[in-house]
Amino acid sequence: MPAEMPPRFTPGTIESKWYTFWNEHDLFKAVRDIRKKPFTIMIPPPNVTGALHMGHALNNTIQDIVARFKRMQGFCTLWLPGTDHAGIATQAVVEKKLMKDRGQTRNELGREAFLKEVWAWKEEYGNRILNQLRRLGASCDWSRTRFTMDEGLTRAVRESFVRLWEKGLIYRGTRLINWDCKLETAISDDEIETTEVRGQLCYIKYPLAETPDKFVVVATTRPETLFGDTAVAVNPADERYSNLVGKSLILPLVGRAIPIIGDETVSKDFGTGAVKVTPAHDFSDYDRGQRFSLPMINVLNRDGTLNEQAGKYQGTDRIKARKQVTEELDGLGLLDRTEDYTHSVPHSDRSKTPVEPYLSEQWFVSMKPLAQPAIAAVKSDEGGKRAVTLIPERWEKTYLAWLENVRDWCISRQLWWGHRIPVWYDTDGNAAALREDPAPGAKHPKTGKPLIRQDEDVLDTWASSWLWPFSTLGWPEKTADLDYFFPTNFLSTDRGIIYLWVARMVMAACEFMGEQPFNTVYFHATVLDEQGRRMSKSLGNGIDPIDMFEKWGVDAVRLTLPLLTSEGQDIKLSESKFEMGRNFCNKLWNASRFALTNLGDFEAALAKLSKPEREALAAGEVTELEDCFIEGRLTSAIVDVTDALDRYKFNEGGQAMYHFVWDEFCDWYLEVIKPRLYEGKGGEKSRLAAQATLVRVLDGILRLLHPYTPFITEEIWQNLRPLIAALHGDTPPIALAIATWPRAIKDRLFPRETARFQFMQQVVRGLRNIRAEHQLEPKTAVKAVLRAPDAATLEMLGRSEQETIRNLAQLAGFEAGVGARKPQASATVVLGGGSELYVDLQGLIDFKMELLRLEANRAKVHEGVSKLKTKLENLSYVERAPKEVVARDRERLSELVAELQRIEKHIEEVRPLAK
RNA sequence: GGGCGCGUAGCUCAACGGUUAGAGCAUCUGCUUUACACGCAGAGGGUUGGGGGUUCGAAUCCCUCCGCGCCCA
Repeated sequence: MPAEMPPRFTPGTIESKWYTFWNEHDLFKAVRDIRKKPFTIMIPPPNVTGALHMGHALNNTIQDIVARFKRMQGFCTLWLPGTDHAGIATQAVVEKKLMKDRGQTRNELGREAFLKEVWAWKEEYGNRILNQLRRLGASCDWSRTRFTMDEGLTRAVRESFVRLWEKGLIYRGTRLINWDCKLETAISDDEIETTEVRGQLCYIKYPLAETPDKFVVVATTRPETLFGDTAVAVNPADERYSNLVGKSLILPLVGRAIPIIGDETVSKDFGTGAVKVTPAHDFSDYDRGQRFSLPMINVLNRDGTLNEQAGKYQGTDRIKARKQVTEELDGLGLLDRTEDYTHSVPHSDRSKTPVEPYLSEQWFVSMKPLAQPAIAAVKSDEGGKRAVTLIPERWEKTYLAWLENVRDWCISRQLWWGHRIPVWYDTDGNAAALREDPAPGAKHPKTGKPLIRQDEDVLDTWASSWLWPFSTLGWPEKTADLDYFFPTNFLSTDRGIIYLWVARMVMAACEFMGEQPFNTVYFHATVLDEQGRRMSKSLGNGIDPIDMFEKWGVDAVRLTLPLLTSEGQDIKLSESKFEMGRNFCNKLWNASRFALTNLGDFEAALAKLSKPEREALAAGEVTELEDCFIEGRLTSAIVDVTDALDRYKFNEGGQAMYHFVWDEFCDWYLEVIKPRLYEGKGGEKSRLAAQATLVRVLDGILRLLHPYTPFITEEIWQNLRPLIAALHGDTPPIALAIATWPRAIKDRLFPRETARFQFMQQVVRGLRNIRAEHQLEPKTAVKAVLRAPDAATLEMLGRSEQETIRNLAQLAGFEAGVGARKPQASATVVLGGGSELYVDLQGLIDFKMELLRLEANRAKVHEGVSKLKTKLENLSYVERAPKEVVARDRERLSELVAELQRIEKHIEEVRPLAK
């Protein structure tokens, strides 16, 4: 085995090897089992056009950690993967390709043929991100992969639409919506990116109707929308204008009279304090228009050119018209001035063009009735229980605030790629929503008139993804999967889609399933660049996870990311951070290499044992101190990691393992047992006990780490597997991925042995400190003496431990005794509990250094003493603080005082030597 | 304008009312010790953004100021 293990861990080949193995054995397939509890995670479906970025890498690592943890704990674990059809994005990609390859537009191709092209594209390229997730090690049940345009999910969308229609929650209306002028469709909030743009603030003079030589000056960044102005608003409390409220202005270039209205929401500080009101082209003006019953005048065509309302500008693109209008106003003397002005402009993510608030006829869902149950679901009942728990909790506020002020949802999109709205119109234009496509000649169910055409539009992609937690399980059919796996348990997602997706899923589940879609929602950290900026394509500051996989190994990336996250805080990531994970993997690799190298004869040795002897070893019967210690620490690690993962504290679990493996298992246990393995110290039995402990503890480590670093742990575990089998006399599972999660057994904490071991560590560290501070070369032979205050303390160190101390501190001799004699010229360490350590350094060192060392020590202890004294002299502290706390401090103080006295004594003894 | 979060070692972050505030990286000093230099051993480094308050006790709770970020309008 060791021959196959190079001294450096090389992740490349083992990753695909084990991923293939797990899948070939269907280990991630969730097979319903009524004897098991289900645990379900629905992947947040990435866009089918998408590629894995760091946010995905973190999010899916988290989900995989949970999935693997729960699977090992014996839950029937389903992690269901899939993608969404990303209406706009996908259509845009395919349109672009069509233009490039064949110079055709989708209109030239026609709807049906175009959709064929999109499907072909999806078949060819749509699996990229799912394959990248496989690379990450995602333990998804790929046999259940879903796509929002699948037949089943399409049926779900249709059913949900018709149900809402039947309840009267779907309506068509003319409203202000976000419009992409290039793609000519309504778009959702998440498809909008606000970017800072350098523009101009135009100050335009609007003449007063009564006295046209007087003006009100309004400031605007969009002068071209002036044709749609139906008022000018001022703050009624603004003395500059209050006397003008109610009067009329003449709209420049148009000549129409518009009123001056007083509205408290107008900011006195912006521009001149007077603002033009264009209800059909601005969201706040729209609201203002509603409140003041102003007419709405749409001045734009679908493609972003001005319409007939703009007179001679009809047909001119709005951006061009902006300049021309400004110039014309200037010519007329109606342009007061312009200022350079940087402001945020919403841009379409897809077309990169400015988004226009646009008045158009769209389909909407009434959200208020759906919001109520979704609000109730996250609020706790009297018992403090809640149907849906958000982690971190503070997002509840955001979630609730949105739902409490929810606006109706524009669900129609003027696209081809997506779920076509299942509404048909009769000859009079009456609409009907239908579960099934009408047969030729079918009649409108209410009017009885023939249905002649289907609505042209498709639904917003979110109208399918809000059903994801149950449509993926077969809804609206009453499937066994749905019955068993729903409601789901855990959702990990980006907080950026808390409204768009999370809240809507809760609404949908409450409406259609009658219960919440998931119990826990975990909002993962946002991955930022080194400078704390969002990673984005346009900035080019992204770190490609695939590159990182190649450079550091998947396990290193998977371990590092959760280690960097603390709950709810964002991560500033740089490439070099992965070094931590890489180094840890290498450490684990080498510890295992060491173990396996020294276990070559283990099976043969076991074979010679009687059954009870072997069983005792397998059960973890330990006698030597270090074996007890490491078993006890393992037990603690089991408790800590399990607890951390139960609470979704991924960094705590990772941290606990990092510390246990590196600082306890490698730095101490492995070092301490070397003589037992190499030199046969303690004899054959002791060697075998060390080997058995090694197997047991390494096995435990691999299990506990598996959710974080599945590949390296599987690789090592497979090497260890025959030894585990031999030790336990049974057949372990075929893979670590389905091995059982370790259980902590209380009486295997070994607190007394652990304390003894820690005492020994204290001694070794003290001796090493002396060596290092006096820069003694390793080959310099020194002798050390431990003076114990009493027999009980002395007994903490057995003969074997004394030998270990000799070894680890590289001593030529070590003796310990109650009241042992201090050598004449020695360096000293005063330990807690009354013990003292002496290293005979006659002629070896400069005792001035030792004096300084002791004095530094004294200063430290002295500081502790005075702090504690002050504290304990404070009467109210002694009276009011809990007794245990005070008692602990008292004890600590007397301890420190004793220590201080002893250090002082040693200082006096060293002083004559320090010349 | 409203809401939320952050400010702790040179850097990135822990610690969430109770020992002398901890890690990783970086720094310094040793070390070819037969698992690992992606390593081993040791060390230095902090007025916890400023000010005020509550408390026996504050990095932690409250107020305020300064700086930074995100979300909503």
